[in-house]
Amino acid sequence: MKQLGNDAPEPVIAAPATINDVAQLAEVSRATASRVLGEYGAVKAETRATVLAAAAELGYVANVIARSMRAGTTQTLGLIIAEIGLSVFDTAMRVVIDSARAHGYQVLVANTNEDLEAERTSIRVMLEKQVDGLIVVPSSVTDLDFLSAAGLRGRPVVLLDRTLALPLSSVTGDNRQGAKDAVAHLLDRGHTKIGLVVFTANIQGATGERPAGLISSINDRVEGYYEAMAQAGIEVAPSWVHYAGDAGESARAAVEAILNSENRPTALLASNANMSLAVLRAVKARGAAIGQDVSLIGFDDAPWASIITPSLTIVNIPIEAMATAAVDNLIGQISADVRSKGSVVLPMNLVLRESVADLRPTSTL
Amino acid sequence: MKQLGNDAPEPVIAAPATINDVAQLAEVSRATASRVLGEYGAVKAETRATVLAAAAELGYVANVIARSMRAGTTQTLGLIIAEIGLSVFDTAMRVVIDSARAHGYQVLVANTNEDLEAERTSIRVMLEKQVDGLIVVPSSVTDLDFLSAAGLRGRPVVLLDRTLALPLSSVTGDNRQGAKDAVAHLLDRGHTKIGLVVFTANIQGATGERPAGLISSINDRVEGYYEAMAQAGIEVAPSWVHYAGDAGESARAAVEAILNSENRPTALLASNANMSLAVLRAVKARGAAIGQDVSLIGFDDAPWASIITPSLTIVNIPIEAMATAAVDNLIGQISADVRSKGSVVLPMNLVLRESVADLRPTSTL
DNA sequence: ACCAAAATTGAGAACGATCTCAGAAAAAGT
DNA sequence: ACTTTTTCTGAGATCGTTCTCAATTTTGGT
Repeated sequence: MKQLGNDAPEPVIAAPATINDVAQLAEVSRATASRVLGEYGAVKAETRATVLAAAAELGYVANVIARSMRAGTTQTLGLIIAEIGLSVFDTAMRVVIDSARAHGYQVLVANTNEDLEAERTSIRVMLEKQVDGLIVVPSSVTDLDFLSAAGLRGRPVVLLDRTLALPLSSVTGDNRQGAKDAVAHLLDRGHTKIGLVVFTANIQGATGERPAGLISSINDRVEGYYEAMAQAGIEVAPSWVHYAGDAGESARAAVEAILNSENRPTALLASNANMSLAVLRAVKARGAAIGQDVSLIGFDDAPWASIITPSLTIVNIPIEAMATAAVDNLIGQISADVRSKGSVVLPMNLVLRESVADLRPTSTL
Repeated sequence: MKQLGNDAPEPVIAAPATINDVAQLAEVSRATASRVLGEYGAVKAETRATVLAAAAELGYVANVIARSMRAGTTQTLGLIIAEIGLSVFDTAMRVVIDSARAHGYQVLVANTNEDLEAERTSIRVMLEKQVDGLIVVPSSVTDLDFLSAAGLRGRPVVLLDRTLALPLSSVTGDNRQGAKDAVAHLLDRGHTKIGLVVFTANIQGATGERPAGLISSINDRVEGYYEAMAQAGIEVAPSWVHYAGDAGESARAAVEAILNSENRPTALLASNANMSLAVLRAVKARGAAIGQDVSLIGFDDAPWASIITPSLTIVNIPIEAMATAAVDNLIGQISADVRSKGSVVLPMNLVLRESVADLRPTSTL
């Protein structure tokens, strides 16, 4: 298109133009070019035009890395997610990324798959990459060294969805209340034998007794369940509560175990979206029907929760608000330079749908 | 805990230690410290130990930004996703992030929400941030300037899921074949009146005639549908095909329009997971049943597709393999410095489940 | 004990921007 | 025309690394 005849084999990709190249072409000093390109200071209109033209001609793209080194800020946030693919975290990612962008930040994302070692190295790498702040969904409640003040080297952090025993900002949902509301609803509908299936990484499958080391969100849900049952004066049978270490076979086994127990619950509370899916799968596999043979309440309003039949009654996690708050808090810490460490706990609300059977004797209304 | 009595109000956070500080404390030159910390060159064991001790004492964390400036490489990949929250892309993100990490790269993620302007600026910012390469799910088929050779300034790029009319590497699924297989299956089951509901951003709702500017994946699916119908000798009624610009109201209206048309299709092909969800929602809303009143085949094996009742027959997008291939291709381009531009098209396979009714006359078997 | 070879170290220049400070040019005041 | 401002510009330091190159020390051979 440009030149016929001597068809050269694609022009060799020239080294990207630097501000020096622009300055040279515009016949001004580097400082002046920087003023124009960085839009600060005073530059004669004429000079500005020349520089801009030179930049355009060279296709100049600023090297933000170099700028960052001088400025000491990278306009980059680190986001450490425990499990990409889990509805609630996917939404969190979307909101964090979009919200950060609105504030002029980009987001470096890491996925730990609930693995502590992955989390450790991801945090280290992000610190090395000089992120201005970190949003972390911590995957473990132990080994907090790398999230301690020393480990963080003073960089602002906000924990999302899960808290730790550390003086760090955090934004979580009121998991305990959410679980209590769910149990209360089941009780209200006449259920008394209520099971609990918990999905939890890093923990060996345990039955009945509550294992130590649960991440805070799950731990609070479990506590809420027990608390609500206790308040209702119902003794929880050990066979009603099962823990699964993965969303596949282990989860299936846990659900099966509950459904096969002699004193079988009429309703189940699933600890997260993956566990809801596992229950759905197991129930479908044995040819039973949710809402009839067994009622179910899950956590997390995944996109499919409302369209399945029967639609799933869930405890909604206000993850969009949580993620937004996390970004706001983080950027507050960054810009105000104030350690505005605060813990925000947002309420969860029960969304009633069709997966809970009404066991009350027919009303005499 | 550390010191009772004079409880100082948290030690002031010292400026992070640089390699100079380490060198100074270890009483060696910056160069030697760098050799130890960077693990290259020859350093006396004794000196090494001293430096290491100094680094540990100061809690030294390398400034990778500075290293990047010198090295000209950031070990960072850019990932530009058209829509976080859509199952297929969430999986792509997970795989890209995990796979990049395995190769020693971090990933900067941007979400365009199918918006061209967002894509444009995201790419610019990532280029400025000196990513070593980009994986892009392009949101538009027009305005390719910023993905042209000039716009990219020679940085390697791999297009994922969708191609463009540009000489860039790409990894896609065989959408046309997938659509054809889906239609073929429906035909095989005795359906002849087959509808198509298309979810597509950036396009005004159009009926019947195929709008220009569809992204390649969707375009290929539409073409595959028409092609399969034509091969079967079936003329597609204009009222069978609808386009929706959003997953909410517009999608509902499109599905309604098809279901209310006089020559109502007995089966629907939904262009992506969001559209499947929209069909499910609309059908549920009108009290009809999938697999009975209307059959459905979707694209993308979202986590819920197999657990709903009836489970959804889908065209599986091999997104994990695609994302892996994209990362491999990109890193190949980066490290080999060879423009190994290649287009990979992976096959899609139909996963038969329960959402397609068998309309064939009872077999005489 | 002496010299060559090998091992170890440090000084200083990059990388690409920004920013301070002082000097030059232009504008304004007398 | 000659100061006095004001506006504009450039030289050079700086950010934290890495890396080249030369200088120095150590080792080894005789």
